[in-house]
Amino acid sequence: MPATSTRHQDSSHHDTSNKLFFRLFQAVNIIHRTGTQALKQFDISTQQWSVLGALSREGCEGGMTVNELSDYLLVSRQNLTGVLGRMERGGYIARQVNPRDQRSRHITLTARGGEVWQSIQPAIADFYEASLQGIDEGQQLQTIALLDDLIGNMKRP
Amino acid sequence: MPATSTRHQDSSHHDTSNKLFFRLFQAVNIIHRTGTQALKQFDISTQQWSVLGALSREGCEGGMTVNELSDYLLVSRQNLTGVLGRMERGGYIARQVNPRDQRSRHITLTARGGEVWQSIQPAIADFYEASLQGIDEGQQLQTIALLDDLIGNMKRP
DNA sequence: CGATTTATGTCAACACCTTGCCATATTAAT
DNA sequence: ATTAATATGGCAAGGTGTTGACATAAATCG
Repeated sequence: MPATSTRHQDSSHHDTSNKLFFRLFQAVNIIHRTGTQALKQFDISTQQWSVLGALSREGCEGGMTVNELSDYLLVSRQNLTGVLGRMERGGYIARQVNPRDQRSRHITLTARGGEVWQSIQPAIADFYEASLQGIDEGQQLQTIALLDDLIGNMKRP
Repeated sequence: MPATSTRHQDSSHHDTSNKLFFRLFQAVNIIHRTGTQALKQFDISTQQWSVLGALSREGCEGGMTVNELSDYLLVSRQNLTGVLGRMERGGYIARQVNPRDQRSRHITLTARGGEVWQSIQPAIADFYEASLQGIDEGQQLQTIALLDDLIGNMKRP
């Protein structure tokens, strides 16, 4: 029976965790930059791409509320107010008041929004291929599993 | 010999890549929020934490230039102008003009900055432990390897 | 039914991040 | 040595993210 405490990780494990979070930090900075460049010709940002993707999913034809988008994308409602405003101005989405509940708004993809989503797919595929070359699907699945666990841990109170 | 093209990934692999980037997107949003809360009592942000960490490394006692920080953190010089200005106002770092090159500034940790870095360590350890519970070190190392490759792919022109 | 509580979305203020542009300083070229 | 090219850091504008405060609408409670 080891005498080491189970309360705290040992220091080498702490270094690993530290490196993991730092790599996540670096990766997101460079993904944001590179992804925005890849989408620049379509006049949308990576965040707007994520909203288009959310609204283009099966079963979302009827639209989503701001709260649902907030839960799905893990950003605040207040942040979505700005993003959705810009996307509305760009003609990608529409905001419709729910007749059953005057508070909530249904966010739906416009025809133009759907067309843009389709037209960016080749650029997205090229982006994935370029950034993930040399990384096999198994590694990607393991990282997805880790991120799922990480997100689950952070979501609980 | 398979007849499939090697130019493009198959569609199931595309789904995996898509999920990977979306999980990264979600994870960073929630890490930013949760991490900022964990550091709120010390009046620093996750970004300022990353700058403190960079300047606290072995061999950085003499300080780093803005360009070196930019290369290390993978954010733009212009972004650092703002972050470093706030950290200077807070007394965490100092900007000193390099006498050998009047253009460049040496960014160094102040005594207060070093103390803050030490004092946040327990909160950081708790944060790591809470967010990574149930995730073993091997998984973390695999994710670090993937992120290293991803960053390498994106850094090349 | 009226009063309180909860839910939804927005506005405001601030930090962070990018790109484009610029002033200054150093280096390279002629 | 003067001119041109390059390097360094900062300023400005705009999108993205957070929290706090708020108006309105719906649900709950007395």
